[in-house]
Amino acid sequence: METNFNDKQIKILEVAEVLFSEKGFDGTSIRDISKEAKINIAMISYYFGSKERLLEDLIIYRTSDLKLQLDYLILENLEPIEKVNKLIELYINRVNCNRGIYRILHFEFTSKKRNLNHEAFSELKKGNLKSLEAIIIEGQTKGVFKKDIVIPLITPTILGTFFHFQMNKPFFENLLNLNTEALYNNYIKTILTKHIQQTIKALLVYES
Amino acid sequence: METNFNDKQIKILEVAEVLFSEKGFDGTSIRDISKEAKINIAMISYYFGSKERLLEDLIIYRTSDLKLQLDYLILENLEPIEKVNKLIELYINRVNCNRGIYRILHFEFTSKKRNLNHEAFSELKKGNLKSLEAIIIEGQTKGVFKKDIVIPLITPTILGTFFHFQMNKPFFENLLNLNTEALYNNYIKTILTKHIQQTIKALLVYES
DNA sequence: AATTAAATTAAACGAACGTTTAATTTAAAC
DNA sequence: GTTTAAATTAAACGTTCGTTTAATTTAATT
Repeated sequence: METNFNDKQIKILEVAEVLFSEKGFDGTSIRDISKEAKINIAMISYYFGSKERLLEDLIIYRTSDLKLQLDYLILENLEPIEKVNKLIELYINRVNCNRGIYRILHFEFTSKKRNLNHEAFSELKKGNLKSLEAIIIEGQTKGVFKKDIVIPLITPTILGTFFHFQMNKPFFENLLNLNTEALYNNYIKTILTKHIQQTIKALLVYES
Repeated sequence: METNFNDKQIKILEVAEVLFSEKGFDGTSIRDISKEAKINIAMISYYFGSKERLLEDLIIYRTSDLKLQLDYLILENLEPIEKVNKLIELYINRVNCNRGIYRILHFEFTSKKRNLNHEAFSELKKGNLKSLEAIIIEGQTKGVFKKDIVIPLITPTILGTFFHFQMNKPFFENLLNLNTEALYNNYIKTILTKHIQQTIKALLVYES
């Protein structure tokens, strides 16, 4: 799979990322993209073949650099709980910095209309889960984490909390008086991240 | 706001619910809807005026019966933690039984293309948050819940976990061998719900 | 039975869609 | 400088979109 795009192609990809994420795949026309990118409509078919393949290329373009920083984390000399905290921070930061593409993945991968290559993305998720599992089991072996934990449900709690917050952005902006983008981002970086860390820690160590 | 629809209108609404939720608003044509509902295309404009208003009516139709069972819960004579557990069960059940409409809300309310009436839905969410707050504060007053909890972030954790699981249905079906719809639903009802209850309880009572 | 209103239909509307064509410009190779 | 390939363009393609029209059928009212 080729990932070397020229300037024009990158421009198209970046505009598509913004528009797809804002208005959805079906809600964005290639005329919208070409106008915003100041590139002739025909260039999109010329470079990518079709709108659907543009989306596929976009996903590859944005997830190929997302190579696992997780594996480094596992090998670090840290307490299990510290590793989990770092993992959460890493997750939130990754997803928050690449909102556009994650929003698209979130929406378009779920649509029954799209028949994208689910396999590749599924493998990515499985790999991430394996890394998380390694950290949890290490903590259990060391006796700091309790035993009866459903590991595959931890990621939904971490990412789900973030996504749900993100999806209801206008609501929370209003509720929490996060009037500026900076305030909003800061809230994610500090309070939301801490909330998730606190939640997961409690789940992992609290004996009922 | 009128909520009395005749049989034909209800048929249209129910078909629209399924299709919007499966293929998105922009991904569904009114021809799709009319064909599936076996009703002439013109009837949709005739009854609802436009496709956009059909969506608005659909949301009203499905959320008007969603009147707060929460308020009953608050008044019940239960321990705070039991109330929280029941609230989670109620939330998951509600959202799980009305997947279609919640999926639509989730997707279309977030789209910058839609300019739906956010205000009404925002008020609904604020009301729900107030109910949750009442329960948490009661628990804190009774000394069973700890003090430093960011209450507005509890709902994202509850619903976010569920939604993220739901959004990645094919992945988890495969991972957890939930081959049939019954097995999948049962997993939500038992293990996923318990995971969320366990998580929130730990968050509320665990002192670090 | 005649009148009136509501429900339903097939057909057509103009606009927007993704894509292709064929001509032209730009750049590279020789 | 000529040739050749790549990049770029405006225009047109055929389809599908949401919506409207105008005619017809059904049902209710008098």
